[in-house]
Amino acid sequence: MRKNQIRINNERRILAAAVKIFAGYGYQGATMRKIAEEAGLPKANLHYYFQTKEQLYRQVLDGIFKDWLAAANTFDECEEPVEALRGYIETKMDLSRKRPLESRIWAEEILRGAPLIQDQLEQTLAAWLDTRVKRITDWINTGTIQALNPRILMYTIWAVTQHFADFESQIRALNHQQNLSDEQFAEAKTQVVQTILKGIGALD
Amino acid sequence: MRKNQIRINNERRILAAAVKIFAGYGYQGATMRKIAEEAGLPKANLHYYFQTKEQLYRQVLDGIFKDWLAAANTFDECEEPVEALRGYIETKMDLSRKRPLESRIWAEEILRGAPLIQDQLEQTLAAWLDTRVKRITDWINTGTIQALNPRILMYTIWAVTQHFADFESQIRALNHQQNLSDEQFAEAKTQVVQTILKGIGALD
DNA sequence: ATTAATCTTGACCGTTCGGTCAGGTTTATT
DNA sequence: AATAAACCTGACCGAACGGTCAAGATTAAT
Repeated sequence: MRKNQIRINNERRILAAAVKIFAGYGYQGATMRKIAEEAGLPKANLHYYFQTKEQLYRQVLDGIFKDWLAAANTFDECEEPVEALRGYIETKMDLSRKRPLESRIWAEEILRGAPLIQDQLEQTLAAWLDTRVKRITDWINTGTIQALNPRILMYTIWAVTQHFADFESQIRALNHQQNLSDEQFAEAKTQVVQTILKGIGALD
Repeated sequence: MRKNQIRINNERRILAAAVKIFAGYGYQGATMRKIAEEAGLPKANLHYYFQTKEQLYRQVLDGIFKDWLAAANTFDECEEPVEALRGYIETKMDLSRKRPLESRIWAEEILRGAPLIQDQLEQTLAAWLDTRVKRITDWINTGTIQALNPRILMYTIWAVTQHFADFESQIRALNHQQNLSDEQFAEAKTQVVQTILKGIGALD
């Protein structure tokens, strides 16, 4: 039972507008009026496709979570820790570069105590993390990397990679009011990979 | 010309309540009514001491910025990179542990594009960062640490240390719905210090 | 061609927001 | 004791919020 093309198009337009507005103003600061203007539709039309603001926001979060998990599979593509972690860190950095809005919506939701996604964190994300923790533990047991707490390693990777999206405005203010150029970002990516891999004894 | 004790007490009460509410709900989500309830004062009384919500918020941000810069001076207390960086990272970690609310208010302000503190970022923080960049550059030139981009190193330190405050609810969801215990946090602190210092070639 | 289903929209509603203010109370000054 | 300054607060205001709805327009199905 495929949806009508009109519905598909309008839902996409509204969701795209919602991402921009939620990222720019936060959940409370975003208004249905602003989203409607961004989408070029009357406000009442938004409520035809998404009954409430919260439902619209939930769908935005769902989309972000799916993208996030899809990208996270990079972690499993390599056997060796150096290449697995390098690939994962680089993928997360690329995601911060190309989709900073989504990262900021996620960050704000966590900042507010994750009122709407606690279940997903405790179920899906926790399970995802557990299997990766096991992989890292194997690497430690075989002496490929030094002993450390795998969870803290993952928090470190998330923190640094997402920082370039979430704190973009701070970085810009400290970079002569200019966003990082492609060259600067590439340098950051390389240095972040090097620092973490070397920091856990996977290089040298 | 010292302020009356009544004013001192009430301003302190209101600011403390404002920190809690702004951290918990964000600038837009926080209401003067909630802050007034938290402070145990009538709403109209808040407007007697702070004319507008924005002025109250600005004073909260000012307080955070001052604490932040004060703690940052740890960086200058040691000549050697290992001890200077270790002290700074540990101080920032302790700040995240003891004052997570302030960290979250700061994070949300940056997330929203730093509309109210852009000047402070571009002036005060940029100047603070420049002098530390020079110190790190000296360390590189004397071969004490390996060649790297000092700014990216500072971003890395900020990202990781503040993550434990800003993403506390995510970490809790991944830690069996329990906040990190003192022991767990101490372990995180040690590992973060080790990873970064080793990652930049200042250890081993 | 007719009917049914879907889509569109301006106008409207109750609620809550930040902020104001007049008038009373308390504290400080002389 | 009297005056001034500072402090307190219930009641109120216009604006903006999320959401509703009836009635019309468009598209799909037969």
